[in-house]
Amino acid sequence: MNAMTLPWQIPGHVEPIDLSTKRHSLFRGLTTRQKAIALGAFTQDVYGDGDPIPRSRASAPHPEIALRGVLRKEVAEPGGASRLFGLTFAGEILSPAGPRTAAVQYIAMGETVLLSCDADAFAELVEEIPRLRMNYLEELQDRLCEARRGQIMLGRKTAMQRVATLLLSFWERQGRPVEMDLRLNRAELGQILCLTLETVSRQIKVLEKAGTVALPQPSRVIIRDPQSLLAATGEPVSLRRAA
Amino acid sequence: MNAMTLPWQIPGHVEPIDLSTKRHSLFRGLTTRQKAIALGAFTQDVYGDGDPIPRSRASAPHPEIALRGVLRKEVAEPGGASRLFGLTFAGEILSPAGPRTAAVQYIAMGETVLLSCDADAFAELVEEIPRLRMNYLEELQDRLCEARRGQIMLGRKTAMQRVATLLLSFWERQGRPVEMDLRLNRAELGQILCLTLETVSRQIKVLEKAGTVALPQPSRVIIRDPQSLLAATGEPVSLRRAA
DNA sequence: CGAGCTATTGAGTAGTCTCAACAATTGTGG
DNA sequence: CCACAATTGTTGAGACTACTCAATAGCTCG
Repeated sequence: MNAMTLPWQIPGHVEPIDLSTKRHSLFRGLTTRQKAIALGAFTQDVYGDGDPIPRSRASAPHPEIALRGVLRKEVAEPGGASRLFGLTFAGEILSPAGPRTAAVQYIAMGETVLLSCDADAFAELVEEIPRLRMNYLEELQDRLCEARRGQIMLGRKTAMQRVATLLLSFWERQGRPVEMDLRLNRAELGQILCLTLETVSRQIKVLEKAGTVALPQPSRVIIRDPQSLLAATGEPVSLRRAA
Repeated sequence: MNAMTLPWQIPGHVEPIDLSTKRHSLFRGLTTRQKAIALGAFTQDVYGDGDPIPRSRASAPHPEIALRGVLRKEVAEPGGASRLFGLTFAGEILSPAGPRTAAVQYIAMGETVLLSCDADAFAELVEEIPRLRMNYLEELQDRLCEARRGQIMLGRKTAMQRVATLLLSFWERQGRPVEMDLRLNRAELGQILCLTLETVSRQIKVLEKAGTVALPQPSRVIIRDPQSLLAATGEPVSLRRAA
């Protein structure tokens, strides 16, 4: 459905995975030795475009981290259809699978690498490294906060504010690239934002006409004026310096 | 701000706490002995109307369960004001406190009893009873699902559907009382639903005129036709039999 | 009783959706 | 290479929903 015409990452150019892994917030505060032990329990899996991520529903929650690529976060609708409700970018942790979250499914977009640890191994791991459990629980809290922010966004924001918030969020989470590939069409953006595709199109065009963003192609965005985009989100906080 | 004119529970009439505690889903699957050990680590605290629940932000997440009464779930707004975004009823677990969720605060409405366990004691407890950790993690997942449902509700539902969903949710979570006290005025309902108080008022009146609910007083609701209310929520699922 | 709060109701408005037409882009086959 | 179909994006007009502003009703408390 979403065959990429422009690859997200240039084939052959592979990020140094170890570096990004060791720096993941799940492993913060751990000694080098603890990190080595922890990473030993994790495995890397590669998925192709459109592959659903298999998730064990019976066992206890366990961490899964997107190392490279992008994942579609979809929820099963009552009608049987699935609805996109977010993306997971590289470096982000997946929401825990389990009996209660069975309706949520992750699907790889392009080549995607996942770092994961099965539930039993993780249980043993946290016995040895309590800090790891605390970090994991905090990651779960982050997911909760994220969901809550999303709630406020959909409930209280106008169409323009929602679109600006999404663009800024994608841009920040991808490391503020000069040119950003949305990887989604207007209808899919609309699903995430709970707007029609026409409204999404109109709002993006308004931002383009204002000079806030440039659109080399419909789904490729250059953030020309981050401050102005931030203002359009309706949030009073200031933009942090790039890390 | 919300002094109650009608008490939520008749003073003097106290629910048998042990029963409700032992049946809480956090303790499901535990042997009687394990339950006894677990409950030994928990303490009960009583709060009065308007009391904020003190929550340690530094330590790891730990369980807190509302045993009796109702809690306001509020989030600090950028402007300094706090916004109501939900209620926690008896039998429900509080979202974990922590550095990331510091903005969320719980405030007792009327006399409220909380069952809680400090982080260190809980860490020891789960060493002994692994099942307890799994249950706790699943409870956190439930909070996540709840937040996600809320997201869909605010994004995709009409004013009528939101009001119907809230009324049904409150009714179910309170054990389907014949007459239900909302404990909130129209403005507060509007905060939760991201609607104006006028819109909330209009939708409730529509439900009253349709005979779906009766309103002995503005904030006291009798669900006359649950099926009809369910239909008004816009959700296709059928009403489960009362437990 | 009147003050103060909450709820209801009405009228007009702004913002988003629906429906529709059309443009731009991509892919396919000759 | 072009013609054509299919998909995706843009733009416009009218309808509808919820908001804003305003007036009034109902209740509680001193």
